Amino acid sequence: MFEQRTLSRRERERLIHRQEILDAALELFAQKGFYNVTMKEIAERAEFAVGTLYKFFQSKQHLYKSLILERTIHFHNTLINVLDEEMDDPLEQIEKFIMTKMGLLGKHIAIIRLYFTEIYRVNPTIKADLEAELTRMRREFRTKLSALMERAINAGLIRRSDPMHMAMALDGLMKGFVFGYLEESFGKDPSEIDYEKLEKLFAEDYAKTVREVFFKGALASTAA
Amino acid sequence: MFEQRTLSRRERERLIHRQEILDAALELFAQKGFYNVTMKEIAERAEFAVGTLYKFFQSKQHLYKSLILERTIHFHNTLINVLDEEMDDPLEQIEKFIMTKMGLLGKHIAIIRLYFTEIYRVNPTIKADLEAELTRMRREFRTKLSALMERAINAGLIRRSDPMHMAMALDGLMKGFVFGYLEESFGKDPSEIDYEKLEKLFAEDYAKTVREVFFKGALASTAA
Amino acid sequence: MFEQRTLSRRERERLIHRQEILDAALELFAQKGFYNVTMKEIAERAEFAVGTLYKFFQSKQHLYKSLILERTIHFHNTLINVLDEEMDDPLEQIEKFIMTKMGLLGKHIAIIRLYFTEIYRVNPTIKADLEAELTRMRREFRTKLSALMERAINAGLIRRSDPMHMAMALDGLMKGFVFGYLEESFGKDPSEIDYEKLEKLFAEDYAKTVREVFFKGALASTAA
Amino acid sequence: MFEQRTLSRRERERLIHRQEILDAALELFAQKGFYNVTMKEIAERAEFAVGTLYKFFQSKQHLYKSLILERTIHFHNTLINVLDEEMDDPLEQIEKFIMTKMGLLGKHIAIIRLYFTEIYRVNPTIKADLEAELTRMRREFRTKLSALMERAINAGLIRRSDPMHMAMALDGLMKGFVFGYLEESFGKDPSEIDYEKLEKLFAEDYAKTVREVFFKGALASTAA
DNA sequence: AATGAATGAGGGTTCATTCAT
DNA sequence: CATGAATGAACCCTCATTCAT
Repeated sequence: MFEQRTLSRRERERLIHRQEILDAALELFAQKGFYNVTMKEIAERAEFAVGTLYKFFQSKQHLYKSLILERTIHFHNTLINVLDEEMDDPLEQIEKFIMTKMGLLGKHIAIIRLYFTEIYRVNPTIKADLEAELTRMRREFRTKLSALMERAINAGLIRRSDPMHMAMALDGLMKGFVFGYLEESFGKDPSEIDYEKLEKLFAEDYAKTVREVFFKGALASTAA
Repeated sequence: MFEQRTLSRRERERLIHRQEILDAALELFAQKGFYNVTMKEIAERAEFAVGTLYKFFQSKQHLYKSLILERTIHFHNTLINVLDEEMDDPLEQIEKFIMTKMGLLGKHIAIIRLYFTEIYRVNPTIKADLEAELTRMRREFRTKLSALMERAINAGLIRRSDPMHMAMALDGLMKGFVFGYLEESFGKDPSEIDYEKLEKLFAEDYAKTVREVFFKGALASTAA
Repeated sequence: MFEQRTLSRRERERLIHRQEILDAALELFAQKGFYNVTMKEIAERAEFAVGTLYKFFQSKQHLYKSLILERTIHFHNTLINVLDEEMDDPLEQIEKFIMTKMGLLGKHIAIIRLYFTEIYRVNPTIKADLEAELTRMRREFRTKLSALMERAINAGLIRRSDPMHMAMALDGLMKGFVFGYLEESFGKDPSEIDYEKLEKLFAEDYAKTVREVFFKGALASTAA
Repeated sequence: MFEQRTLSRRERERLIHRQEILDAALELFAQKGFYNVTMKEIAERAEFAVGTLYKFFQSKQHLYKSLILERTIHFHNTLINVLDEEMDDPLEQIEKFIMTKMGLLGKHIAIIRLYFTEIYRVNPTIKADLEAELTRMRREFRTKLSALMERAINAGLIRRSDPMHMAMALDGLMKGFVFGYLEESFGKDPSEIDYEKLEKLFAEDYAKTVREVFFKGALASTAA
């Protein structure tokens, strides 16, 4: 009966190995980009032979797809959980959303950079698959963030405005910090990046600015 | 200015051919990414032979570097011109800056996407070269936008705050719309994109939201 | 003969398993050729794991060698038995030989095709082994068929001629039908071949033509 | 006007190079089989770089297809020319056909062996293409040889019989000698084969036996 | 004996770059 | 300058074989 829940040793090991490969791939892809990483390199970092990679993933592109998808889903679910919470105060929920997302962004810069380095001319089936899934997630996200804005507007907490535009503005503001950071980091040696500091930067400094600008705007008069 | 006259026909033609190659390369790179475009393809679209490309650019990477750099410089100069103008009203200048940048973003999505699809493991010399130049421009830009913010703060037009943070917030807000758009466009066939509509979208709708949110913020109370 | 009794259950099972592997291999090799069949495929069809195949055969090439050899020996022995029979009428014996061989050919097209799709660059030892054995059999076969022809010639039943040439002609005539058939079947999906019909075709129609042409020739005058 | 007939130097060189590649490939394939020859080997023997091979042929399989097809067409056309001649004496024409085919067989053993070493699991489009062409040729050949037999039968020169069976018997008899030879040659080192002697063997000895057996049959009585 | 995950050498193919014309 | 055929290093992927369980 409960064997269904309990994976066999074999199966458990397989999953661990799969994760090890994905972890190695993420590090390398994020550092050097999809086309500058060889399967051999991934294998070496994951401490397997090339052939083993192909036991887990049909091709380099499938590996990439799995990587993007699995990490994105985690990211997505965390945010959707916040948006799905039933909180009485929409502003508080928006704040929580900001804090959560900024925390994630600072922690997962690697996968975000990867996410924006699409592989065109990818096997069409893979691309379609990946896109379908991502589109579904983006739509859900947009809808729910927009709904939260609408709740805030209807509660008179946020200015009358198109809730979707507000959602885009808030999300764009946060994304903007990520790309500002990525731009800055182009020149840096990836091994020199202080990930702890980075996380803190996003979770504290950047998050604070996002909240202030988003809520209060920049004008002095509005602060009055 | 007047150097144009001193160019011989030969030299003028050379420059035109160079531009044709860069234009062809930009279209292809933006559509398919650096690694999915071959020198042969670029040559064909530019209506030259492969060998000819190498008369103008040492390597594919040098071509890419020139492309990024020249387009970025144009982009950069346009914005710097706005920031360098001596206007009496800082808010008006910020507004002009927003309108100008949003106009540029909508018009040059291709090169922006390319700019963020870096080529790592690029020949180190090239990378260093490119980075040095880009860093110089970014620094200049940040400094000048920050200075504008400071002028606005000192004039009591914008809330007391770190001018650099304000600069990052404004710029991030605009960048955020670009990446929101890019994310949306992943699934689309590049040939189906309506560039006129896109330009208008950025110059009008998105620009409006940027201005509203940046200046007034989202809170209902602040609008009072 | 009686060794069969002395085999332990273990040993008997081993032999059965070995046969199952060889059967699976023959089907696959005949269908797709040596280089298009993987050990994994053979293992799956034989319902064993890959590792098990290596308990029975040192390598893929050894497996192939065993397959060719064992099947060829069966084929060979059947024909030799006919040639070794002590029959009074050489013509009758030739007829029996034709019928037997045509029956075998129609029944074992698969192994024949395989036999002609040699693996060159095979491990030299294997090749030498296989060749030595095959050469021995071919020599025995040729000698005995030739002897039969000689008996027929000496009995005045067959035209004075080189017995070896007559042997080659008869055997060639039969082989010719096989390759005529193989040529025809290239375009066909192997799963669509009607093996029963094929067997009948060889045993009846083709065999009849072989007998007529071999014995009587084509000329009208000779039939008179 | 006549430029159409006159190939440019470039084009002429291209054709020569193409032929050199096909020649190198034939030698190697015939010696070692499709799967035991690497593109690198072919390139080396043809004195080109691997990349160059791909300028002429899309893939190894396309190269193989071109090889088979072009050589087969030559072979085919030579025979069809004989069958299409308008000769008064059908028997004379059959004799000429035998001599021509035996001459070709002895001269082109390599391509024949290759022709029977099909590549299954070949790209389906290639296979279909190749098969369609081969089937068309086989059909034409069979029809024309059969028609010749019919003419001979109607002229009372050959026994009343199914012309198609007679055609198959004659062709099979000749093919049989080829496979008899191939079987014999398995064990030999390909470099040791005396091609001149081989050609003579087919054109003289074997051809003589074919004619005798096919026309007169083996029976002593028929020779009377 | 049986299993099947792991190995890694080897082959097909691509494409940036060169160079003779 | 312009051309494009030729080059060959490098990469993705396959699959025969091994070995710990």
